[in-house]
Amino acid sequence: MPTSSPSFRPLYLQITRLLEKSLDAGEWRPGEAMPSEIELARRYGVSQGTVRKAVAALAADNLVVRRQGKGTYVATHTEERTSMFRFLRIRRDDGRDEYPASRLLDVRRFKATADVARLLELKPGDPLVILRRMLEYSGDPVVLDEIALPAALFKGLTKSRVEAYHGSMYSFFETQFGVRMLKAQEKLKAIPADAASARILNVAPGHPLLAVERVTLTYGDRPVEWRRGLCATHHHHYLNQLG
Amino acid sequence: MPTSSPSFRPLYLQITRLLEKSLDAGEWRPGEAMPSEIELARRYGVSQGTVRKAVAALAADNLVVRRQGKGTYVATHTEERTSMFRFLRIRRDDGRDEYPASRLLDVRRFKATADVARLLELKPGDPLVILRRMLEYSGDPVVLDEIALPAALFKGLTKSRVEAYHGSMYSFFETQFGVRMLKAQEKLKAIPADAASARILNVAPGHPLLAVERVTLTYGDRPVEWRRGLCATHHHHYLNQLG
DNA sequence: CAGTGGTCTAGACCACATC
DNA sequence: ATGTGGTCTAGACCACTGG
Repeated sequence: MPTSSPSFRPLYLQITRLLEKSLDAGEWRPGEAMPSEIELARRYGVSQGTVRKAVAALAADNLVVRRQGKGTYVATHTEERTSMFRFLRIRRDDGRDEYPASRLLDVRRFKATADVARLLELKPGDPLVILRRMLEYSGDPVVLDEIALPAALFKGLTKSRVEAYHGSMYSFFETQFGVRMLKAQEKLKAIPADAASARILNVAPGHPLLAVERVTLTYGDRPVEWRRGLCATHHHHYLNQLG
Repeated sequence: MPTSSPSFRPLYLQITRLLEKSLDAGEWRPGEAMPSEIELARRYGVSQGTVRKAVAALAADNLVVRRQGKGTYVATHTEERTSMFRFLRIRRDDGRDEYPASRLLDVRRFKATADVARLLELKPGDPLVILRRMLEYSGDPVVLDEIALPAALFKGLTKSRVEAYHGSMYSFFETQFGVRMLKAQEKLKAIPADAASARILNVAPGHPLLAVERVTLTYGDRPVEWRRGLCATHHHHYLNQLG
């Protein structure tokens, strides 16, 4: 029975929140099946229909994937063939789907500047791990990424460990450090290439680049990654769907 | 009762499709209320719960807005205070919400080139109406838009008629021509400013601009607008939410 | 007050996957 | 055959809006 006001919150959303807490706590790991609807209904003492609405809300947020006949699975970055491009918006102009190769340039440690600290909800000076990497399409350099992570969440992240891993960056974070990237906010600008970036991206200094700044969130909207990509948009573009 | 296979389609989705057809045909106009769930249930001979799922699907696609206690309303671009920024992604860097002023430069007629014709599913040479306009934030020119429309759908569109209208462009299209913009696909690049655009946007020639190319769709995913915006991103950016 | 959409339940049945 | 999620129904009740 739902809590009768004030500030009414339906029962199914209360259960959504409980399930989200369990996901955050790691009660079921990414890729694993959650308990069936009937079992969850017993656990929370509600009808199967109410559990269904609760789980549907999780599925709508991509926290969970439902498979008819099989069960409900915790979403993962590891095997997502369908939504492989959910966090990768750069496409070829000719429309062909190409998944870029990632080449790691370096991994270093820094102290957070004031602005990055604010975006990651850290204190200025808190330790960061900074990765720099290239994304190459058909062997050509297209994106230069700088990725800042709170060192506290990514203990033991080294260059060789990244290079030993085969799969996407977010799959790496998820399996190796238990940090799940759920959503992100991006801000785009057009800026002139500085000398160093120009050299790496093989363009003239001052040439227009697409700058993509991203803050990535995990459960509870906690920010866990700051990223800036510089993209040479000669033969590629940033694709966005407005619903 | 749902059609029993093959290629199974649930009853509520069949009804969603019927409602969508009615919306397309203009059975209820934007801003108007649709019939109540109970009435729709009678009309289609299904339960209220099934109608509810059908309408929920429309609401998820932003075709319709549900208001508890009042009814279900056909979505409109005219009064959307909440989702005013659904099709306008340019924001101020300082985070303040500002709705830009629109200044119309000219309205002209052209014949469609091969590429625009393909994007708008027209034949090359079909007549187009082309609007050019500026978006100004706090009096400063920020975006230079070029908007191409199939002349067949926008008969009688003139400069003075646009200028006489108060409201957004899509509100204008909706109320004056019955063309409803529902979703869009955008491609972004960073390009150097050409001489003419540079002058209008008050930047140096060659300065990086954010180029935003948009194809906008109406019911049935029919393309009805092609648009290219050039954005000076000194104090503004393109904001995107990755779900 | 009556009418709307929103929640919750219980039960029947369907589609799909696996054994 | 069994278990999963997905659909559909019918009915009761709740929250909100407006006259």
